[in-house]
This record gives sequence, C-alpha cells and structure tokens, in this order.
Amino acid sequence: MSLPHALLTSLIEKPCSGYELARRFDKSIGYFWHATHQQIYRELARMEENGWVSSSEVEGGRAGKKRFEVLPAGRAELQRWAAESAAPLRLRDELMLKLRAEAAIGPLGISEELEKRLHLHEQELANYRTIEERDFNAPSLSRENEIHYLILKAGIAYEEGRIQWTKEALAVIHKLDNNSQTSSR
Amino acid sequence: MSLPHALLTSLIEKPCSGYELARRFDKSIGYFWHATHQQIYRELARMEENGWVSSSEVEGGRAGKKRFEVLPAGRAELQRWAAESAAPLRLRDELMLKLRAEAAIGPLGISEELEKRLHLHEQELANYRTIEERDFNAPSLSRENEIHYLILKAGIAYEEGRIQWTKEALAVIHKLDNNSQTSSR
DNA sequence: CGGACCATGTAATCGGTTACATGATTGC
DNA sequence: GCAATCATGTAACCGATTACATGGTCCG
Repeated sequence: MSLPHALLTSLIEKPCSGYELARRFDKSIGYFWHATHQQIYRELARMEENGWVSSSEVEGGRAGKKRFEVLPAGRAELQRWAAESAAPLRLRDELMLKLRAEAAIGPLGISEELEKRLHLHEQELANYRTIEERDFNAPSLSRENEIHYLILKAGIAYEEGRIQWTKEALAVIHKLDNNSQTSSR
Repeated sequence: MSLPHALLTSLIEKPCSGYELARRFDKSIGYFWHATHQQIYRELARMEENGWVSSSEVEGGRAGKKRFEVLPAGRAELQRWAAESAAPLRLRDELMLKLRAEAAIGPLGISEELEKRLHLHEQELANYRTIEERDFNAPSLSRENEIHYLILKAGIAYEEGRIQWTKEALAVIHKLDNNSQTSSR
C-alpha cells in the first residue's frame, strides 16, 4: 500500500494539517494517486499510532486544527518503501470495456463518449501545460524541480498519447458506422 | 461498477465456464480490466440471481462444470450501461510516488526501478506486437476486429509512450546523480 | 500413481467510496 | 446574520485481494 508513503512525502515537502494535505493532494500527487479526505484522515491517525508522524494543535489557528510532521521513524519507513520494487501498474479503463461491448453488440453510439473523453484529455493537457509554464520555465532547475518536471512530463505524454489515439478511434468508428449505413441501403 | 458488464461482453463473444472466462480474461479484457477468479465467480453468481445469465451443468464435461450464457435481460443491461457515460479514468502509479519521494529525500537509487519498468514495458509491447501480427495482419478486418485492433493500438501507444518517457527519466536521474557526485568532491 | 491443471467455491481482511455529522472562522 | 470554506471526524457499504479448501480429470 502506498498512500501512507505518499502522505509522508508530501508532509516532508511541507508539514501541514490534514485538510491542507487533502487540498495539496488534489493539485499535485492526486494527479497520479487520488485520495479523499477521509482516507487521508484515517491514514494520518494510523501513521501517528505507528510513530511515523506527530501532530500538535496549532496555537492561534482554528480550534482542533492540527499540524502533522514527519518523525525520523517515518522518514526511515519512506526510505525502506522506496527501496522495494513497485507493483506493476494495472490499468482499468472503462472506455475500453465499452469499445469491446460496442464490438460485440454495437453500434451503441460510442462516438459521443469518445468525444467527451477527447475533450477531457485536451483540458487536462492544457492544465499541465499551464503548470509547465508556471513552474518549470526557468533556465536551470533544482534537483527537486527536475524530478517534479519529469513527473509532469509523464502526464503530458500520457494525455498527448490519449488525444492522438482517441482521434484515431473516432475516425475508425465513423468509418464503420458509415459502411454499415451504406450496406444496409 | 463495470466488472459484470465486462463479463457480459465476454460471454456474448463466447459462452463458457467461469474458469475459462477467468483464463480468457487474462489474455484479452484483463489487459485493461483485471479480475481474479474469485471476483469472477462471485459476479457470475450475482448475475445469475439478477437473471442476466443462465448456467447449465455441462454434460460429459468435468463434474460441477457450468456453462454460462447471456440472457436477453443481460444483453439489455449491457446496452443500458454502454449508453451511460464512463467515469473518468484515474491513474494510480506507484512509480510516480517513488519519484516524488526521490525528489524529497533522495537519492534513493530509483534507477534500478526505472530499468525494471523499462524492461516490463518493452516486454508488454513485444507481446502486443505479436498479437498484432497474429490477429490483425489481414488486408481487411471485420467490424469486430477493427474495434479490437483499436483497443490493442491503445495498449501499444501506451507502452511506447511509457518506454520513451522512462528512457528520458533515466537520463535525467543519471545526470542529477553525476552532478551531485561532482559537486561533493 | 502423481503432478499439472481444470473447476468451483468460502472466509477474512482491507482499501476506497459515499453519506452523514459537527463546529469554527472568514468575509460580505 | 448568513454563506462559504476551514477542519475533523464516524459509520456503512462495497469491491478487491489473499489465503484456504475441495475434488475431478488428463497425461505421462
């Protein structure tokens, strides 16, 4: 399981409250490892039990607000985890299932779905490009930023690949739909 | 949830036993929607309760062997599901988490992991290329095969993109590691 | 006759999702 | 004063993973 290690990494980058962590997640690590606030709170509680992080009430902040910090044991755990090999990534793409259903019992009008996806991928790509310009436009980057840029580039390459493929898929589906129309005349 | 619909599609393509279904899954739909045999058996039982599939003991086969077939209600359900829009795909890539950890507390020797991934992606690509030559090499394809080919091409594009990115990642990591060596002399 | 594989299941656990719930603070 | 947002949680449910369990058949 990787969520606790994602949280450790994020807390090392910057100690903060569970709420802030959830927010930051949405805009960084969440792009490739989504988590809801409930998952995060539960996991933070477990990590505190394990002695990986410590929490302290924030003086002067809102009531009940905690600030989580990574303890040496947490840092050690993160190192241990980073050294073991990651489980191979398993894709789960519902769109491919629908295409397969389209092949089996279609036509089912999959084009709309493809158009929608195309739009989403284009939006996400534009988003990534904005981040790229904003954060990685400097003539030379720190070690940390070089690696963060690398991660972003994985996202960019993925979205670009998907956009290209989706366009091809639309072309094929249109061709097939036209053919079946023609032959049924 | 999509697993039952994946199973319906597969059973429409060819009625079979739960065991065979699990096997076929490994070599087709499983590439983008993995499922264990337990998930499949449980889901088949539920689908039978719902009247989406029917099972019959196979005469002359092994004892207890069942053959599942899709009923009209199952076919209708598959159509209904195909029309609704798919949830946007959420990636979960542990490797990106490790890179982020590498940025925060590295160097941790992420190169080995990247090399391993590169190898896996190259293997998977070779596998897909074999399938491509074997199944989609004809001068003209049926409607069904055109769509199956499209799905395969999504896999091929994904693996190729990953291979390219991983090579870039290795280059960046090596550059960073060498720089830190040089500057510490 | 023994090992590989066919074939189906139960049980326990755990992670992820969703709904519900509460109260404080900031800003209009 | 009221709405939005900050901030933290509980509870229920469901899907996924893993371990365990059973017995038949095919082939050498």
